[in-house]
Amino acid sequence: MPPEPNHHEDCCGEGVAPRVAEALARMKEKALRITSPRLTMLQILAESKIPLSAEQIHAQAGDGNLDLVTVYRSLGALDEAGIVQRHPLERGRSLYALVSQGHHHHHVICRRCGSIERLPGCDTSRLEAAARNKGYADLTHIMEIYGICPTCSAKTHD
Amino acid sequence: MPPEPNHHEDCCGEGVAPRVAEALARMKEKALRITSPRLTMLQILAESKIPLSAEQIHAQAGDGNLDLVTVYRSLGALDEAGIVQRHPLERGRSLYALVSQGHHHHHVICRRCGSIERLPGCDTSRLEAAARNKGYADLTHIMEIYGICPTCSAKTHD
DNA sequence: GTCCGTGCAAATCATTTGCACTTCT
DNA sequence: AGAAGTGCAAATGATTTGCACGGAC
Repeated sequence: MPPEPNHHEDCCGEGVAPRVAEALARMKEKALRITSPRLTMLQILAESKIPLSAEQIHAQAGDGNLDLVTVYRSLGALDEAGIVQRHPLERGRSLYALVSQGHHHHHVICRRCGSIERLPGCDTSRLEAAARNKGYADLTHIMEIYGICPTCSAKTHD
Repeated sequence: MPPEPNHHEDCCGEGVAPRVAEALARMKEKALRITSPRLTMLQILAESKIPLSAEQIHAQAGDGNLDLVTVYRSLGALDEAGIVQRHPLERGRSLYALVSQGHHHHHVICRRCGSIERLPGCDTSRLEAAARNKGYADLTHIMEIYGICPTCSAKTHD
């Protein structure tokens, strides 16, 4: 069974509406059009609070309301604009999450069940500074911590 | 043109032989069999010093010497054993690198040309500690910094 | 001798692309 | 009007799996 991240534990503690509003504002800045499929996606991403796969977004929109291809294309556009962040994981899958400025953080992902929890803060500034020193510009990063969650540890002993 | 990481700048400063030897020792510990395809792969990984894709390993082995599927399967086994580390990137591709214990570090990857450079050290201890506090065990992490390298910045202005 | 690893062919699966149509702005 | 976004069908491409054979221990 491929791990599917779908737990809804609280992960980030912010309102949904302001997160959507922030994303919309940044879309206008970047001259990205506000369309109904995109509004749906933003709403879903803002509600979820944890990274979601394109499939999950598509599913949560209710089948038939939103083409999977559109999800991918919009996520691509939003990713390029820095409005969502893509988290590539193993087996070619990716998760996507809204980027709330000033609330950057990372997650622990359970290797077995795929559950996700938020971790506070981010320690990459030193590494990013090093990269900048080497002349790299427009820096972003991905970072995921993997482990076995307490629930899974309890179930079976490896 | 899909970015292909293939620059051979020096990235880590260690001998090839000891790195292979270390990997072999750890394979014995884990009861993984030492075979000629695997020796070839270890040699290539140790020489390269920067993460490589399965395709690149296959190509460097010289076609016909090493089946691509074998490369994938061996990388999978070595990854599970913690002997190589898999770095998932965008577009479903992954790079693989030997894990030299005590020499853990990360890389900057150019989004445009795919070139890779080493960055010193790793700052994840605080985040891993936080994860451990939440009850997660057997922690690992992936982390990549992306940017536009100086060469690419010079070429075209976005 | 066993069991793990290999090679070949064929299958998956997430993601991407082509093209004609619709909708923001 | 005109460009950007959408939906559907079909293509891609990295990675995986089934199966019979060969080699490591």
